[in-house]
Amino acid sequence: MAGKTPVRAIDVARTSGVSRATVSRAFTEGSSISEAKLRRVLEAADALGYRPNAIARTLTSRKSGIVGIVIADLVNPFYAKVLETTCLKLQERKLASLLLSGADAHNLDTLLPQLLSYQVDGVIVAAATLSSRLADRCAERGLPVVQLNRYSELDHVNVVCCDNIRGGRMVAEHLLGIGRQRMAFLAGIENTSSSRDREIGFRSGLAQVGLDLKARDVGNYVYRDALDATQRLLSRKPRLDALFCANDAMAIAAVDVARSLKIKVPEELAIVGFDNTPPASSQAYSLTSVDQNIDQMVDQAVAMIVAGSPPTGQRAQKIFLASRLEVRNSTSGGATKVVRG
Amino acid sequence: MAGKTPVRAIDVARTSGVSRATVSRAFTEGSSISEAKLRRVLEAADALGYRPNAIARTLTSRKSGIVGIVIADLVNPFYAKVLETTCLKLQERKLASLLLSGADAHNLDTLLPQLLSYQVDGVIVAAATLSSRLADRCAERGLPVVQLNRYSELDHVNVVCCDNIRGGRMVAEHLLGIGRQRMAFLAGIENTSSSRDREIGFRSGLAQVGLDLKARDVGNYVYRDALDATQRLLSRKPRLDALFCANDAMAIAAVDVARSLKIKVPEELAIVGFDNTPPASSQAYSLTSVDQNIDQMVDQAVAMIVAGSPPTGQRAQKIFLASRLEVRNSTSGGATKVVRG
DNA sequence: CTGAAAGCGCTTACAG
DNA sequence: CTGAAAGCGCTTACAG
Repeated sequence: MAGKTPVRAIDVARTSGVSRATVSRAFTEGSSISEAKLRRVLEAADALGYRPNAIARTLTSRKSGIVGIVIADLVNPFYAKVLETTCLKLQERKLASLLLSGADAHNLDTLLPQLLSYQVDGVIVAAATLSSRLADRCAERGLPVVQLNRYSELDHVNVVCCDNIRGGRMVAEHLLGIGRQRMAFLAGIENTSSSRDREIGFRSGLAQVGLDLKARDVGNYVYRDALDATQRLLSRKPRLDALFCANDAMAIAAVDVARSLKIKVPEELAIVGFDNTPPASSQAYSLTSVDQNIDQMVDQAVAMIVAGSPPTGQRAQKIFLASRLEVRNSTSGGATKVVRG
Repeated sequence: MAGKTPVRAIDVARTSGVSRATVSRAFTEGSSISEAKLRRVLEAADALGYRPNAIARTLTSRKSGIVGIVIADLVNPFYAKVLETTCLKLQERKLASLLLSGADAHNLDTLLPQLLSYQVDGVIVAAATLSSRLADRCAERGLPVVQLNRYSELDHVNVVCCDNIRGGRMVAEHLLGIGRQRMAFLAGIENTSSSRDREIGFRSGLAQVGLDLKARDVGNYVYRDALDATQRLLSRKPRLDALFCANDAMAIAAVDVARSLKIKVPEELAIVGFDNTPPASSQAYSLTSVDQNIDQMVDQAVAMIVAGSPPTGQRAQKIFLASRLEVRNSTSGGATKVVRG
């Protein structure tokens, strides 16, 4: 219960015989303070176990050092990795991560204001899509916002995104290269820019050689829905010979369905996923998949947050990163090779 | 850049013709305020777009509404799920989650104080182990701490843990039940209570029928190390007929190695994992695994945080939860069945 | 470089 | 139920 009265700046000031202002300076990077006093203050602080109260500091300095992270689905290993990387890179810069999970368009309206009430210095939104009203609210406050892995038209929303169109086209070219002709696309959640652009790129790749998609279905980015969708796709006659799924979870479902139908992968059906998550590299699936380079994505996002909100009237940055096709057994019988795009 | 001056309580007070104190009361659950004023304040607040500044509130009320979550490894789907569940359950109670990722014993000493400087109301530590010095620091402040999925002897650290000994014993009984005799254990990280207790339970289950472990090795809870360890274990003569791995990632490695050695699973080698993560239920692995009931674990942990630190001199709670064996094809050729323990 | 003073935006006894 | 006042622990112009 208790809770001893914590040590405050004034205590350190008294012990080291300086003013509170000087104690504050000792804990502020790059503020003017003499070597001697700095040392004295730090010693006293250490002896007393003093750490500046970040909350009080926030109130006066108007910088919380907290970045809000909004993430839709942590069960997807891609987003788990994104979160871990983001959190780590923020920690490196001594920034803290306030997490909002399970965010969909619906509840974000009530959840985000709570996040903002903690005076976050910026918001990184992965997977969920910010409404324009919410984005405006952030812009009004001069709060930098970056949308990760979802494109947004909104003027003051920064975007870091994989070039999904190019990624889709790369997949088409790879499948054409191994002689496939009758191809289908398994969409993620309709109306997400990621699924849409992957499809656009895929189709355009096929169009280059005069081919069209033979079929398409929707798996909502999740295993269960993809199971049903693949079942439908694979029962078509004549048989498909390649299937591009908008993420790995769905591609894994596709492999499972193919196996249960005794369709040989890759001989009779080539399967490609997206995100190159750990399950894709597992021996039992060995899935060809498009890799997004999470590290680079997050680096950009963090840099945008640190850079702050763009000056009024100026448009936020939209960055598209190249992806890489990791070729595995689900499209090629043999050894692993990599195609850069 | 800009950032309009945000609306403060005083603005709402003026607009609605009341004092700042009354505005504050309007936003404080269960404080005495008349219906009429409540309505008037809320209307004005809505019109002006006012939200109380949680940082300022923290400074005066000494409750931040923030819970610190320390997690070692988000790439492990078990912990990703733990984090998501925790965050969601905290949100339900209007509590925020401040995340510390990639925490090991080493860097926790520097990272946790940063977390504490944000005046968190409690700390949930998953997977990493708190040093006794750190735990004391929290106790001094009257800060409730709960250690998830790792046992801790420390007096003022709450614990929510799966009954790993019982879990290990359950696995032994299951394997004995399907006629296995030559069994090995693949440990996680040595010196973690989880790996140690799973092994103790497993051994004690075998001991009940006079059997002993034929071999053991260490996989550090990760796929790569488990690959090598399993390779060693499976090259032994006479052959093992069952392998219990302290988590799923290692069990999956074991399946991969067995397959590459053309050892039939489960006919020649039964394999059991722990945590019942999504990959375990995938068709290609169909792994028998011990399920920990994350929901229940997190419920308990959150309840402990909300209850606050135990009165001085009193020992914190240590809760052990029952687990459940999910039987799949890696130990039984046929259909899925469940054993409660 | 250093200190005294004001102030960040709220809540909380204290009176009434 | 309501308001005036003090104060939470810090930082930041302002002088010196």
